[in-house]
Amino acid sequence: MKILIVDDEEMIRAVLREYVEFEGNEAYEAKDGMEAVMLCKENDYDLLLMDIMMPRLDGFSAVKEIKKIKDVPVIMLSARGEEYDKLFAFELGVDDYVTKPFSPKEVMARINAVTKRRESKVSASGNEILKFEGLEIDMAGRNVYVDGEKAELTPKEYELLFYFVRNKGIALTREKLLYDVWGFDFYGDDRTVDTHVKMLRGNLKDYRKFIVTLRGLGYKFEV
Amino acid sequence: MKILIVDDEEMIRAVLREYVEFEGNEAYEAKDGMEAVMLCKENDYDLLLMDIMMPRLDGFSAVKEIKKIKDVPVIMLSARGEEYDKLFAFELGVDDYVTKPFSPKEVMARINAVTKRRESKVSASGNEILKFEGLEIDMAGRNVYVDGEKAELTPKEYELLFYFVRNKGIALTREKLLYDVWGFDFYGDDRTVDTHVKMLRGNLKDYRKFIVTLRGLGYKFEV
DNA sequence: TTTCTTCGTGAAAGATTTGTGAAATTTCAA
DNA sequence: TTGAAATTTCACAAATCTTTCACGAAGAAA
Repeated sequence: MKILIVDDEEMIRAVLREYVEFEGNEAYEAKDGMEAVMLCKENDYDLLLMDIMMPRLDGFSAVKEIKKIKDVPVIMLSARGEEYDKLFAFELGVDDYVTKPFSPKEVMARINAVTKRRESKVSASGNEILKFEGLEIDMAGRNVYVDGEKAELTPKEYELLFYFVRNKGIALTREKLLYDVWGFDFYGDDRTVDTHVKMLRGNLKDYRKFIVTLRGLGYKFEV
Repeated sequence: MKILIVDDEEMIRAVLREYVEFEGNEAYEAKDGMEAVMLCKENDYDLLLMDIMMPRLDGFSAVKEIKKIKDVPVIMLSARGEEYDKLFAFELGVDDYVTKPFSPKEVMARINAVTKRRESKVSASGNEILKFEGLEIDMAGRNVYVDGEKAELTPKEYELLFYFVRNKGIALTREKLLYDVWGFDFYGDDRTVDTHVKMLRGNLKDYRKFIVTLRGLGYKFEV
């Protein structure tokens, strides 16, 4: 991940760079908004860490300029008490704020949150596409792609997968799956779930790994 | 919440103690950085209110020492006009600043903000994580981490651990454990519990200490 | 100290649970 | 009605977990 740090104080940049690089990202620096805009014209960054008060061109104006050319996630850095127009920022597409003085952990948490959120893609028809490595899921369009190739799932397999994804990271018992995916009026065997999981896994190829068996309990979807 | 107040002026400590206790927290005091470091080695606090200028060992150096051993939230207290290196503080992981003279409201607001921020840790998938030192438990996702590493538990071990945690601090007889974790229809040996506790302890590594044997009674989970 | 009880632990038998292929059944549209 | 596709059930092997048991250690009581 390429991250551009924009702040007029050299020490702040240095510290941020340290944390950014510690997490395995590439850090780039700009001294003010003007420099940031120019760098963004030339290069693609995955995230901007942008101070608000800076000489030459302030953070908001810089973001406004940059957003005209590219859509890039932004986290604003603001000094405590510094007044800013939240609504304006929202319209600009600012993803988050961090107030100085900030703790390293906090900044890194925000960065991770923003970049994760941005991993989402949009389909040709405008539906949101959830992406988990090479597994792309377009719930509204009822499409699933495995390494770019469309996976042909049966109705139950779609529903099961979508339910898993909606409940990502949560342990699901067979009973809960049957109740929520099959319906309250299903009176069949528990193990029906297993068979569908088996078939779904088969269709997900390498990404079968996301459906984790929880012995004695059921399954969960976990990235 | 246990809060350690570190300041060389007795009056300041007294005032802070009053605020802290008013909100239902436990207040502890240290006269200088040296004392704070020693106290932190012995005890666990949920928050430090740390003055910067103090005899023997200043606030920053104290925080630096303490952070080597434990990760604890810190709010620095600085006299107005007192110069300090914000960046150094940032790297130390200081959570916030309060400038003297402070208003009660302000201090309490900061304390609440910091503790709230620290309180609820969430997993990558957004589940709440309970943390007991280096033992992290994500019940919804059925994940347990020991010093950051995932512990692979068997079904009964998960259930037993989760039951212990839900009944933290409560003495549990083998009978109660069998009834609630194994089920009312279990008619086996009492000592089955012992074997599972043994295996669970083995998986919890250093944190086996949380599962305390109550001779003649049973077990309890205690931090 | 000696005796008695309780607890920790390793090992092994016994019991469950899951993955899977295949057969049986149901659904749905032509 | 027919037939293909989808769903469900079933059975078996493999993997994994649970329970019991026996012995020694640690504590409590005499």
